[in-house]
Amino acid sequence: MSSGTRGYHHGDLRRALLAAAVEAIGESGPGALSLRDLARRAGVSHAAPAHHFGDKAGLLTAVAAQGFDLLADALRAADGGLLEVGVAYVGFAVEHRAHFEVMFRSDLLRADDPELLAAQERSGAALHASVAGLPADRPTASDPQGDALAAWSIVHGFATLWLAGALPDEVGDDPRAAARAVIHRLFPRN
Amino acid sequence: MSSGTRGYHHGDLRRALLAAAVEAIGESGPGALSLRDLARRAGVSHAAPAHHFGDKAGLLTAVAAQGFDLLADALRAADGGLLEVGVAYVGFAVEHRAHFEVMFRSDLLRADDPELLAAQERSGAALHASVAGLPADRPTASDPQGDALAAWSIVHGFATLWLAGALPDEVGDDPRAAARAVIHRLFPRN
DNA sequence: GTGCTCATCTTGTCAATGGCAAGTTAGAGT
DNA sequence: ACTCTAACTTGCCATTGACAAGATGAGCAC
Repeated sequence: MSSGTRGYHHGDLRRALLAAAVEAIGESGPGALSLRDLARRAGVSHAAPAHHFGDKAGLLTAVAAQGFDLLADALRAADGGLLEVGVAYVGFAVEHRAHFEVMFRSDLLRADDPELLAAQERSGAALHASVAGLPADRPTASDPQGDALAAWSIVHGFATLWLAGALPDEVGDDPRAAARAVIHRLFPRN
Repeated sequence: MSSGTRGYHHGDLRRALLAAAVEAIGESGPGALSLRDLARRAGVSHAAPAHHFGDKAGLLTAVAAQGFDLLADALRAADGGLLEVGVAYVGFAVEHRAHFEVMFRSDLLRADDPELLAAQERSGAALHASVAGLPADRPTASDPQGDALAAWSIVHGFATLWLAGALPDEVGDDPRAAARAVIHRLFPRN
């Protein structure tokens, strides 16, 4: 079976279920996700997902790990300094909403999953690398970890509030532009 | 029935269910909340909660509204400038984790609920009042809305990451102190 | 090519849940 | 006393997550 879907063995069910999960989460959020609905979307029996992911937490953990990998890629691709990395963080959250909404829901995840931990470290490394690229004469140069924490907090908070629909209309409809203005307040000289 | 709990009419069931809901959310998160479990905790039948709150979204909306009221109180009580208001925001999130975890989960709430909207506005007003108290000679004085957005983003992000357990150990175990350091980076002169 | 083995997927089942419909109780007003 | 109505109960159904046991077929040794 090259890439078809017929037969007793699906051949690529794990990937198909992951894609279906991302789609379903995008429609109704992670809480409303149903393993049986995923099975229906993929055209398999209701117990097939459990074989590949164990249980619901296992599936969401796989989605989160994929999300952290995608985030690490997005942050690295935006290597134009901390400001642009921060903008990319917000852009990722908006464009990959389904992934992002799962990635920080520790109550739904298996926090000790090796793949998840590895992907989280890749993302963290991308963030810290951009902090290391800040000019050496900035006021807070003696505490790069503090810079990283502040930068992460402000972009994560902005992204979360944007996705929650909590921000007023005056912020506009361009999340990247609005995020750039906010981050610029934290690092005025970059 | 002055304040007892016996009898066919509970007398204070709505309040009891809200308290039970906050307790249950604190134990297992909002997603795992079960109306039937709440009914058991309160010693009533499984359909009693639906009478007072309609459905699960109605109950969580009531919890969120109560949370925004508590948050507005906490922000007003900390009237020592924007820095302390921000610290109070983080303190509220940590100390009232159950409420906070529901307040921004728009997928679980009835966003058009009048009580919820009123409570949200009370919180927003408290935040904006503290921005208005910033010194008039600061660099960004011409854009107080931008200041408010940046401040909200950074404290909300820090609180969310703290609750998610996403922050590294080096941040320490005192959320208020760590939050103060982070906020100070955004408003260095306050 | 025959038979073994095991990952993959299915069928069947159970307890728990959310939500709805219909019935019961008690308190408040007249 | 009578009625009205909010407060709560009982009963029910479809859906879900999880588990157990069975069926299938692809790869591999020989």
